[in-house]
Amino acid sequence: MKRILLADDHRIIRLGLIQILKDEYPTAQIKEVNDGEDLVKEVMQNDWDLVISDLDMPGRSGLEALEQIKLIKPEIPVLILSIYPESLYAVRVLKAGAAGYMNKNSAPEELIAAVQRIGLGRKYITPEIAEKLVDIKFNQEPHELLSNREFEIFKLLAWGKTITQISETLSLALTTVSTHRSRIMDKLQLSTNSELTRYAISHHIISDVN
Amino acid sequence: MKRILLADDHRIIRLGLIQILKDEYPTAQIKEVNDGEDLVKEVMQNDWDLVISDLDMPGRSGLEALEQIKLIKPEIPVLILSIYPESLYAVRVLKAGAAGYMNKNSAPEELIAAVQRIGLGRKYITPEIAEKLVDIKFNQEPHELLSNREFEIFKLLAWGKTITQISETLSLALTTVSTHRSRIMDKLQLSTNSELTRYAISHHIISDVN
DNA sequence: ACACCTTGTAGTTATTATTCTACATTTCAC
DNA sequence: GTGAAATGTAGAATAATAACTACAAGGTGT
Repeated sequence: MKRILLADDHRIIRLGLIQILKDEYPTAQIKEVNDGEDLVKEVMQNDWDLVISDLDMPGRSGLEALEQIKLIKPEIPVLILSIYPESLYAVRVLKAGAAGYMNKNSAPEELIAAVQRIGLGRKYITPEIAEKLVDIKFNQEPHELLSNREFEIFKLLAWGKTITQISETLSLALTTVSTHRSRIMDKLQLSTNSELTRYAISHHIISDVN
Repeated sequence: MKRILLADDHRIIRLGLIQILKDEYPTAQIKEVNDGEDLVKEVMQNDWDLVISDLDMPGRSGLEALEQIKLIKPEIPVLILSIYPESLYAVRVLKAGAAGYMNKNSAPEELIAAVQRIGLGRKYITPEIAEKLVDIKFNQEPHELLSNREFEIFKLLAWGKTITQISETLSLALTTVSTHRSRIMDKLQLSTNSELTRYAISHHIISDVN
């Protein structure tokens, strides 16, 4: 494991990651980027053995970047880090081609274990995720029926973004965003944005504070 | 600045913080705890010159821990770190006695600057927060400024009712309801119904479940 | 008592969002 | 492997909402 590419918009977290990785792999070449845009660019331009990326980044999100990477260089293993619990994202992320999903409060040893395993071309699945994968078919929550795009828009709506703002953020026609919203409302059996926000808060998808 | 106490449930972030602090203060004594419970315990048992704490921690949150610390040893300066933007939280945190509020994607230099200043017994306020502080009245919650009519409409909006539904329920022109809504948004410094809903839930004005 | 601010109410106009429709692409079930 | 359903996208027409403006009534401070 020689060349590792780190993507996270929080410098403090990047420093922590570098610390952990350098400890284990003193000779590794590590490069940091701070958003999804630069991540994809870097992957296109240079060769990397492993990508470790955050999920929430300004501009292109980690999930989008992951999808891009899988298109360009599907052989590069990508480990996704996030502050969110495994239950919320892991399945989605693994489905999109990530080699692993890890919560940011994992122990450094666990990170190293994941890097190790992923470096061998395998997937790293925590017990929590494994469990989730098992009962996913059974009692799934309505919001798990949302597609990635829908879920993305769902969160922005829950957060209080307007259709117009979302269409700008995602560079879509506002009617497109509106259509997605309709389908979200249908699937979750809701009708107003406020109801959607309550749903998101009560399901711990967003927090009730800023 | 000799004895620094760090509280964050993400080990990776703690490592990053230690890296930054050790760089600037090689001789500092730094201790880490990983939740609010331990933070309060540690503050009670030993003497610290500065506390740096995350907001989101399992069990007792950073905000609760902060309030506890201010009761026990009000002279210890506390710097709050969070992944959330400096908007609504900063004010609450400062009101609770924090010496500063910082976003986790701040540059390390900014963190050091904050530590420096706070170590001198001063407060560290970013320009964004300063602006926020100007237009907020500290002595009462914003929603207490609402008139009865406004509060009535506020609750209906938070609950997810549309302007049209409200105007029918209250037998008012919908422009009237819309005007009330504008004034509510003004007073609470909000802009969308979803934000209003989050406000209402976080202030326990409505519940997040049906 | 007298300006001044807040509140409750709406009309007109401007902005924003929804609906309905459509179509290409992807995914899924069998 | 193929047909059906879901998904991502958006234009045109329509509906809902917000902004701006206005004004009367009720407080409030001095």
